[in-house]
Formats: sequence, C-alpha cells, structure tokens
Amino acid sequence: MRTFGNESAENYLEAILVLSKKLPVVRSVDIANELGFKKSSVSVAMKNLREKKHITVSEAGFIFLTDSGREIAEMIYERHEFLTDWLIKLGVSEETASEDACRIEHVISSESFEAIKRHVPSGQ
Amino acid sequence: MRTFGNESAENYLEAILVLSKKLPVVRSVDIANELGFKKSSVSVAMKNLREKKHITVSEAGFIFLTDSGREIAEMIYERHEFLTDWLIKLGVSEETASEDACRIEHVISSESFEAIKRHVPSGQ
DNA sequence: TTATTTAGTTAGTATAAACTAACGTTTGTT
DNA sequence: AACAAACGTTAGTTTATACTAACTAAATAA
Repeated sequence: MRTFGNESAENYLEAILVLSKKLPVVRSVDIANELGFKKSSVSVAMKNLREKKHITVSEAGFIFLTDSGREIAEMIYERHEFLTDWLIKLGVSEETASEDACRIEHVISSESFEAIKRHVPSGQ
Repeated sequence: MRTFGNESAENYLEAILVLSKKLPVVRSVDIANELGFKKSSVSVAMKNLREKKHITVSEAGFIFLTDSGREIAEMIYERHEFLTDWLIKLGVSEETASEDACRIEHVISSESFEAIKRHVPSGQ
C-alpha cells in the first residue's frame, strides 16, 4: 500500500523553511497559522520531527531545522517553486498552480522531477 | 487539511476499469490481486463504492461500474495513461513513470492536467 | 460423500493525521 | 496582586485505510 508516511512531515518542514524566510524566529503557533492547523496538531508534529532529528527546539520554543530537516525542506521548497512557476507558465491560475504543486511536490520521484526540469527551458 | 478522501476510491475504480478490459468479469479477488491488497480490504472498499453508487455487484459477485463510477475511473485512467507516456517521453523509466503517474493522477486538478495536455504535442 | 479450495464477509487491530477539550506556564495589564 | 491572553502540551476522539483472524458458503476433487 501507499505509505504517505512522509507527506505530513515534509509539509511541516517546508512551512518552517518558508516562515524562517519571513520571520525572525519560528514558533509552533506560527506554523499553525501558516498551515491552518490547530496548535495541538502542530505540537504533536513537532514532537515527531524532533524525534526524527529534523528540527531542534530552543528553551524559548524557537524552532530550527537540522541539516537533515533543511535538506528535506529545501528539496520540497524547490519543487514547490518550480512546479508552481511551470504550471503558471502553462496557463494555470496562480492559486490552482500553487495548490497542485503543494500536492505533487510530495509524491513525485526525483527522477521525474529532474526530467521535467530538464525539459522546461529554465530561467524564462 | 488535505482530505485524501477520494484517492483510495479512485484507485479501486481505476483498477475495476483496467480489469474489465482484460477479464470477462471482474470480482473482488481480481481487484485484490491487481492491487496487491487483501481480499478483506477489497470487500470493505467495495461496500463503500456500492454505498456511493459507483459500482453494482451481481448475485454472482461480478462487479460493474455505474455511470458515475465509470466517469471517475475513465478520468483517472486517462490521466494515468497520459502522464505515464509523457514522463516516459521525458526520459523517465517506465516503472517510475507509471508509479509517479499513479500518485499524481489523484492529486492534480483538472485545470493543471488540461494545461499540461495542451502543452504537450499530442499523438507523438 | 467427505474434504479442500476459493470467494466473500465480519470483527477487531494498527497507523497516520487531523481534531476538541482541558490544563500549566509565562507574560502583560489593570 | 489578580486577572487575562498567548503559547505549548497532553489525553482522548475521529476518519481513512490497510491489516489479521475467523467465519460462511459454494464449488471442486478425492
């Protein structure tokens, strides 16, 4: 069967990366706002990410990506950006493009993603 | 949150369509073999599809798509075929192409799918 | 005819991921 | 000092989906 086991974690890590670009520090409540989840859900998710060593959390509750967490986050973020831009170029509305990218980014293989990247004329 | 509520149903409906192309009749056990699931899982899934009126089941246990079931199955199947072929054309291995298509087909919007179709030179 | 295989069902289990509700801590306000 | 707000955590619930185990019923074979 399909696991889906990583999709949720990937999404949280991506959100942390995105938030770290616009906020001085990232807290659980910021993630809850960003993703539209309840803070209890985020709390549990952060516990899991902590256990998997994808984040560290300071005394004050500030959340930081570890190397492994950052690696995942950046991979997903790159996919998100690329797929969104590409779909928009194909005529898809910004909103739909972003929503679809958000789903595809978690399920596409590296092999396929790289193939699409190769095929799309980059930088235009 | 993401629902995912339909992905499983879509997958079963697609399998029924695919099997109906190669077998004289489709039974639960055929679906279980096709998808690699246990027959108990299929039994429960068929109950749900029956309740949603996407299939009918004869006395003998033969499974038939209703109009709504066929519509979904054909939409997913078209996506599967198209995405697989397209990825292969881009240089992705057949196996990966099919696996990725199998995931993307359930999460992509019609808007994006149609945009990709438009952009790919059809029939070559 | 008994025994075996095949098909389907049901009940209960497991996991992932969200939720609500309730609680403790800290911080800020009056 | 006392009360309220903000933040985080925990416990327990819900839903979706697959699982195992145990059962029935029908079909096949010894």
